[in-house]
Amino acid sequence: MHEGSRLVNTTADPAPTPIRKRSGGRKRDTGRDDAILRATIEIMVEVGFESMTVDMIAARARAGKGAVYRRWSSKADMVLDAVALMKRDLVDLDHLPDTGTLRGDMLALFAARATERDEQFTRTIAALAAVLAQQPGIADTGHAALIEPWVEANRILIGRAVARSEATAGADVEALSQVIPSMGGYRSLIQRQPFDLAFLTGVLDKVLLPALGIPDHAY
Amino acid sequence: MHEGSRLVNTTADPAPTPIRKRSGGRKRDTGRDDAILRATIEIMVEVGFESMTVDMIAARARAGKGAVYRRWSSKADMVLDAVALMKRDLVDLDHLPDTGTLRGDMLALFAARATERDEQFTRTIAALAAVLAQQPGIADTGHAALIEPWVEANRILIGRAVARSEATAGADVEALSQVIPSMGGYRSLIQRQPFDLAFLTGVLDKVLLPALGIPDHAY
Amino acid sequence: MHEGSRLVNTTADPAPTPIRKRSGGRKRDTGRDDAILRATIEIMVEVGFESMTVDMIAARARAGKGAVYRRWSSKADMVLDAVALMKRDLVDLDHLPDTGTLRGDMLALFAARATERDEQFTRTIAALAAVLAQQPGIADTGHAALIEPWVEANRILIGRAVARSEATAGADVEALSQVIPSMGGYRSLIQRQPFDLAFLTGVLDKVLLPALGIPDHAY
Amino acid sequence: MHEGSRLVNTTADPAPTPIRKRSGGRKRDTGRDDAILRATIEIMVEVGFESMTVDMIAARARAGKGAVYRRWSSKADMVLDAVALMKRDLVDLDHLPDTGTLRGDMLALFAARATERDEQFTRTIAALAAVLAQQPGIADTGHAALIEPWVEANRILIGRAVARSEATAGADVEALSQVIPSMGGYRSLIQRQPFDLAFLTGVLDKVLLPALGIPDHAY
DNA sequence: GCCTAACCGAGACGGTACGTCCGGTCTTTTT
DNA sequence: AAAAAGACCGGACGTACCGTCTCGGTTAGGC
Repeated sequence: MHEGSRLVNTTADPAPTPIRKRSGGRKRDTGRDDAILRATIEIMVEVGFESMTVDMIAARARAGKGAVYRRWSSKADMVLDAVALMKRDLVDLDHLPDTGTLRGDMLALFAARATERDEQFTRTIAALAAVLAQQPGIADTGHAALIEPWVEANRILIGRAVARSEATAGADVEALSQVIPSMGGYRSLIQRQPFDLAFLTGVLDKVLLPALGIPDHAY
Repeated sequence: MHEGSRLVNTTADPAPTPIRKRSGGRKRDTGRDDAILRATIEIMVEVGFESMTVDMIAARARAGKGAVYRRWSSKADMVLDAVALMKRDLVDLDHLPDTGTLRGDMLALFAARATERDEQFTRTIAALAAVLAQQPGIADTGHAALIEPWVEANRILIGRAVARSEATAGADVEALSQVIPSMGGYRSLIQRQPFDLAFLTGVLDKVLLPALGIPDHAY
Repeated sequence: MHEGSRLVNTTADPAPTPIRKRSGGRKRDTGRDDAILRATIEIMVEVGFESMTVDMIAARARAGKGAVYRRWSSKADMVLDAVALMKRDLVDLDHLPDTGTLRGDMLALFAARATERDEQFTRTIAALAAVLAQQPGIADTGHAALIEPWVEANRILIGRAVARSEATAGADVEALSQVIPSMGGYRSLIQRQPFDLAFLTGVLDKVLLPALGIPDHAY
Repeated sequence: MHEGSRLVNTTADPAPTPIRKRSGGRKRDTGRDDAILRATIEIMVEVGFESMTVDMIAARARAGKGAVYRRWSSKADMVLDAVALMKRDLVDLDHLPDTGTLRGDMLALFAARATERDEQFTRTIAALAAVLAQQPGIADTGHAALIEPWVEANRILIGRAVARSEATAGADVEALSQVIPSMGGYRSLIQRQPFDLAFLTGVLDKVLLPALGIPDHAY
């Protein structure tokens, strides 16, 4: 991995000392990081991962390829950070909804995600899948960047439901937290249909809540 | 799509009179189709979709590039048919297990899939994901080829369980049939962990069977 | 060399026994030979040797590639015979002009060559040069086919001039016979200017006749 | 024609301000031009124009195909410049021989051309002929590059002979300057025999000098 | 009149070169 | 020293074409 993948390296280099070789010289323009990543997202959404070229990104960001590769060591690397940049407003773990029922919480979590971004989200997931398919070694990174926060939110919400005895005591919180992301990925990537409210309701009422032993007369 | 993608075009050209250019000329050697697709699978499993080159495929199949591109218009196109060729022995819808319980059926279905093919299966799914990511237009094709038969098998087995009153009457057979493939995809592609018996058992006992209202003392 | 190159193989296989394997079988359609060679000339004149493909020839001649390659073993081979077919009406050694003076003979020889064919002739020479450049081994053949008859005509005409004491006794008939073809090739191929009457007159009056010791007051 | 064919474009763009895109960017490495052309010559001499591939050239020059095609748009284009590079030491117009007689000058000019390069020269002419045959539009370029300097040398030497009254006053210097190159081309390309001293002497004594009215007792 | 081998047009085949494109690196000039 | 610009190597892509082979069908002899 390259030094630049800061956004997703949540575990690495807490020491901020980047081994400055000398001291003099022009400072790296941090504004370029953002410009490049945003160009990456835009183009990836427009043409997809495979058709996107590094030259396109550099041109869109009005950057040279040198500036790009000084920050990320490969196209895949850039996409990972771009994806991480995107997800930051998808789920806010510090302000999860708390409506009193798991069903209410889940619907509120969904509503918080801006609807107009769905198309973008789907294409981003597809790009991420492409990266994962060709760079298995960075799977953890991609996973951490995009999907894990969502799973973590589910983990918390389901955990609460178990804690307040809304759900069965012996529920496998870990496995069940993955149900909605998994089925959402299947719907988006394989079936190519929208991850909308109707779909979410179906999964909730027919799969997740029953599996948690929450009877349907409860809602 | 190219004319050659016959394996997955289950819906297309039932009309047997396809313009009839002349009639003359050497016939397409259908043996080459197979040789090329098998070479594609072999190499894709060995080196992955991205590192696989069309020249490798042609060389392995002892074919010229002309013969390859006469059949499929791109690498992605070839992989789709290769995947379709592969799946044919993954699930045999005409000989589904029938053990008397849904849990038994599901485990038997899993066992029927040769264990040594798991790695191949995972890599193939990853290749398929890469293709889908770059060719959204052909998603249906890929879906039909690889995942749908598996979902269909689940649909049948779960339907039987409902029919014999093993499962809740109001179960959403459609949604529930997708649970195992979806979570399997999540585990293989995102988590990069094996889809093994332990995982399957977990999903069955903690998600699918509870969601169907089948109590755990039943097994 | 292939069996089919009959037109130019003036020296080869006097034995007519072509090793008939059996005896039966359909006779080769000699009309196809001609159609193919004429198509070859047409296309070569239209697009040049390099841009001409064997498929073009076959299509133009309404022939299959099999029929083509049954007769000639390569594109170069075909061009040689096509060229030979062409030259047959360029110079008729049995009916050379005889005007009484070498100058008159030469001009008459030129006039006998249809003017409208000059462009074709030039392109043919260019094609022949291309063949020679890539197939040095067949140089003799090409030489014999196209240029040698012309040189031979000059040899006869100059020989007569020497015999009737119009020209110097010690003249090198061989070398001088090559002067006009050589300089014509230079003009056509290198200078890309027409081999026309003005040019011929210049070469005759300024090079060939002076070299033969024929004074200019003689014409 | 491509921008890169500088060696032979003696007439083009004397204006040194060719639009000036920006100024930035890495400079063309002129060393690569030379390396590629030299590789072209080497390989062309070794295997001939037709058998030479662009990949061979790139590999020999340790260049990428991008660098090659950035400079020349086709194989034919490259050969033209390679030929132009070659000819520069064939004839040195600034140091022509001056022996007092045309015959002596011509023999000295021949001797100045290193004998060991003859084979190379012949193959180069053949390659050039192949290029000309397929790219008539660039004939002038090829002509200027390789043949014209030789004709020019003859023009000067014959001009001197006329000036000092060695040759007939009314001699057509232009036409006669082409005699030796023309007949040399005929001998090399059509007859496939060596352009050696014996041949040159023959042409000189039997064609050129007689045509100039220089009697044979003069040498 | 029938058999059969060789022909025919059409076009697929293996192989190979072409010219284009792009990833990741390096160089030049400017800031 | 970092910036934009863009040339560099390497190598895959998809196209085109050569010379061979196969297909179904036709056309002569020889019987």
